[in-house]
Amino acid sequence: MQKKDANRARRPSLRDILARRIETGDLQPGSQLASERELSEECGMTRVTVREALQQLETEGLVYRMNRRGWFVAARRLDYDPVEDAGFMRNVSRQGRTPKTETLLKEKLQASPWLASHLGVRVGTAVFRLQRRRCIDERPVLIEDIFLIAQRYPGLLKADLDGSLSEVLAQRYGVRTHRSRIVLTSTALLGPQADALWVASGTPGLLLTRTARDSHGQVVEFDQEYWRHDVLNIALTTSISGE
Amino acid sequence: MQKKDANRARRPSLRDILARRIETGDLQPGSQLASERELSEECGMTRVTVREALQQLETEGLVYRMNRRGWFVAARRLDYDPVEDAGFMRNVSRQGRTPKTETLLKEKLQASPWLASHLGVRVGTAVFRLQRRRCIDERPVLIEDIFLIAQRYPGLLKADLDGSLSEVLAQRYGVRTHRSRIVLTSTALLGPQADALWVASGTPGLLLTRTARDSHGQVVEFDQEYWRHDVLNIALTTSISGE
DNA sequence: TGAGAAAACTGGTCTAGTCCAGTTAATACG
DNA sequence: CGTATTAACTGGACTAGACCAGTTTTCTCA
Repeated sequence: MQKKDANRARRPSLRDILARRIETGDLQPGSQLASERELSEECGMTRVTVREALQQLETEGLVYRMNRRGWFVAARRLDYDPVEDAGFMRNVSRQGRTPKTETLLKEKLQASPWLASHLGVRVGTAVFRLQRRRCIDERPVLIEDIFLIAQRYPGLLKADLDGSLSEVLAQRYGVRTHRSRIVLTSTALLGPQADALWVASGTPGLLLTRTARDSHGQVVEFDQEYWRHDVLNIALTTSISGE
Repeated sequence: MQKKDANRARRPSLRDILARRIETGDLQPGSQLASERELSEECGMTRVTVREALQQLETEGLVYRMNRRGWFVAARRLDYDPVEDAGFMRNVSRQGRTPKTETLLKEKLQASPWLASHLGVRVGTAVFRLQRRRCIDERPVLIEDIFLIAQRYPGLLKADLDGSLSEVLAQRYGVRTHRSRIVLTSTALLGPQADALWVASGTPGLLLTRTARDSHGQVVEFDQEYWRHDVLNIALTTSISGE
């Protein structure tokens, strides 16, 4: 460990070393980094110091962790336009990536006060809940938690729910989204959502909440999407007409 | 430190204790938490453990740090609609908060290849750069880095630039935004932006990049907004017409 | 009473471990 | 050869410091 010299030259931090290796392509997207213990030895630093560097790179979105499995170089971010909302499978595919969907849960429950207020129904109303995990290139990146008013969609839980839900709603029930309210929050992934994404509780995430309404103003669905934060850019085109 | 009992009951984590106190209003938004050393003593934990709990709360957006000044309870998140784009001052005020703007920098420079490509001009073209810090309730929350083609706005740097830039552009130069491309990225605040926000490099942030064009498709301005990530929800209303 | 210096305070960064808990790979056995 | 068990590996979480660097408060002195 060299002392600071008169020119304030410093040994590059581990953050900088790894960032450089990612930038130059020495470390490829999706590849696993050496383990914390290996980096610790190679760099002559303690594991705590290595972890701090990795966690900073995680916050920056350059690397991601998988709980007890290792650290990985993040891939190029996907563009996601919540206004256009092309659907996960299509959006991922057309950006040259491989999407996959698994339905984790489908159940019928009774609306809590919180859920009732989001769906515009009475507390206790029957509600379907779907939970899906979305993967890009085999990496779990998104948990969707979808709530639908059961009365509107009889037999829904028997349908194939791995594909496009909006298509099922349109074709089986003639229900189409006309207007949506979307709220995006930068937060941490916790509890069941973190577990379902194979990450430690507290990993950085993005929560996207959507309330979709039909042309009569009735709620079509209420969704919460829990994204790993390094995976995407939210990309919008806005147009101001006459205002 | 009690052992786990047969029912897996656990002493609540510091994260949970602090989150509960925030939730119940025991810790008020904007108030400073006890120092790391105090919490360490009170809870009988090391500072490393306290820091981890605080950093998780930071990722969740419940608390925020100021470099070498302490940890604070985050206020309720602001709703920010990048489509509507009401302007910082107005948007903050109408949500019952106190905005402030400081111009940090105004200069004329020559477009680098990167900047040239974002402004749709040749490398080396004269460009104005403005940098402003925005505060909510005296807390620095946003650094705006704004680039404008100098030739379009003669004398701009002499104008009052603490107020609404779009108004200055409209009234002095007859330039109005017609369409914008917006890209939002969850990342870390680094270097000069972190410093200008009084936070340590690596603090969680949101980068919002905007390319605004007039009705002829010419670039009106190119901005980068560096936000503290706990401050806002991005809130949008979308409308699907006929598609 | 105001300015400058010193002290106390705050977070930032690092060392050196230990133990826990889930995952993956290797080994043993039927 | 497949299944179950064991070992190795991985990150997660914690202890106990030390030292650095910027901020704020207190003290001193003119």
